[in-house]
Amino acid sequence: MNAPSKAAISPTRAANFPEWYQQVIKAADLAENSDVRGCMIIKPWGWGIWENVQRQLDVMFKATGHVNAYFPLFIPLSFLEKEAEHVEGFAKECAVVTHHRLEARDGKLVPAGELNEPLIVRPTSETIIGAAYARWVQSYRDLPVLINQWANVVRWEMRPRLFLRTAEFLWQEGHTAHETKEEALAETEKMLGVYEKFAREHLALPVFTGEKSESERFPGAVSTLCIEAMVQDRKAIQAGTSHFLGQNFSRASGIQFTTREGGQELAWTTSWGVSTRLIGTLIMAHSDDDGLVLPPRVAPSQIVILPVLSKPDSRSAVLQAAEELATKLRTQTAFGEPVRVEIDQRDAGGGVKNWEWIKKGVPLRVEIGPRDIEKASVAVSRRDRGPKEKEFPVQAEFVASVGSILESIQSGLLARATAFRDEHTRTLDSAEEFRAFFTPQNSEQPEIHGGFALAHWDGTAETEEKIKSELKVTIRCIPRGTETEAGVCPWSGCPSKQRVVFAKSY
RNA sequence: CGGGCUGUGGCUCAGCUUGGUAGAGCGCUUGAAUGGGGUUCAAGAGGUCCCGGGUUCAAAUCCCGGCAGCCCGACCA
Repeated sequence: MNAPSKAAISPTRAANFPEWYQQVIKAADLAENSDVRGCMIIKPWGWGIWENVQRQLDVMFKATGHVNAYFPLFIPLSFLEKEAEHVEGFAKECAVVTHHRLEARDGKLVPAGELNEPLIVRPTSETIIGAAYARWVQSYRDLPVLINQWANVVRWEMRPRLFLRTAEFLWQEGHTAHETKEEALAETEKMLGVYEKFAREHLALPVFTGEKSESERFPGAVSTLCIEAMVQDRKAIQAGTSHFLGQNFSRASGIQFTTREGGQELAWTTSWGVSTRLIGTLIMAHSDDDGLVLPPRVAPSQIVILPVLSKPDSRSAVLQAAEELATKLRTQTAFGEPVRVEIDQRDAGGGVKNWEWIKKGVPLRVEIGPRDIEKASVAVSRRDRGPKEKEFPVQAEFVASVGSILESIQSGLLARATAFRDEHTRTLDSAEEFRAFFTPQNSEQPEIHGGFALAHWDGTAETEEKIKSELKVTIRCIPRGTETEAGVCPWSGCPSKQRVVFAKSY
């Protein structure tokens, strides 16, 4: 059957974006829902992406002077109470451990051995890390403390979605303590820069950076910086945050040090994190109606070799040629790392296997069969082009150029995502334009609409709330620095210091 | 925590209105064919019809009570 127009994923993005997202994950075999509501099983292909994210980010953290450590999963309930705003932000979604033993009763296991003080499963670790820092930091000579941890956290979400919002998720959380406010602020900026660079260069995601408004700020932070990406339904997604915590958590945890002058002062702290949500962002930003599209830099395998095993008599020669090709490709580098190659030797139909790899988003598919061996060529398909498009380079030339091909796919994805974002980012000056931009044409079955709006805002929570309740549009970030342009808030008529980024969000 | 819907082989679901031998597609196993592509044919395995109670000669089907899940709201650094 040739049905070139048939998409591998049903429904398509245009037909039903949320359902398309779920089907892409399923078709690419990234993850699935588990027996525990809200908790996901990350399958090998999905985990492979996370391993690359982890490894590559970890290098960047080390390069900026950070070291890794590990803090406990459980936090005494009383710790959470120490920072008032923090309590308000997290109490509603905490999992609580109240017992430490099970006893058999009437054939069922029931909790026994109640704890003196309940423990919460960490929703974030500021409080327990703060308590440790309070012991570790005595003098200005002990500062700065620059520690990161890779961990899981639990936030009991009411409406989970694979990778985007799950009850348990994986992340990294950096926690630093500094002698001065300026130094802590600089740290917050520096790590935001790391996230921006990682998103752009590794995930091929162009992001807006800026500061959160008060209503979107991390509970307990003085200020929250963020990176915001646009995905293909034109919604915004917060992909990473970096918080300046001032002395709030130092005060709560008692992180106090002797200054150079001999006085006592509270340390200035920061925290910053990205999570498995990055994978959800990646999926929604780059994938198409044939399934996942992976930036080569984070693809678990960058190349899959598909031996054409159609004729029994050529089978062993083809397999051997595939092995030799893989070995040659592995001597090549892309992005400064050895190229990652796997061979799919499964005894299944060639077409079936080919489509599986399209759906898994592997950047390059290389077929090698009897005819290729004769001609010393290979058949190469790129995931950023049509599923039927093939090129037939001479094998040696392909091997020599594979690094630059992968790099061009990577930069192509970034260019495409950037063009998409720019196309759907508007500068708006009136409430009418704003409403039109964010209101779907068909209210019965809302189509993909809107995007990012750069508009003036009077800086008040009231205006922000008004827009949110009317249009479900929120301020994603307040860009800093560069060409700020004063104007008038279209909602209140009050003066505005600068334009901010509005969007519907995940 | 409110409103709606659904629980039937591994998966997606039909059957329920009007009670009478447990079904389909996909997947799986085996065999054959096919072979630069999203396969075809044949045979086979696999089910406490969510749980408990009731009505009945007889319940997947009707009634009552649980439990679980999904969707829409509310909530969501």
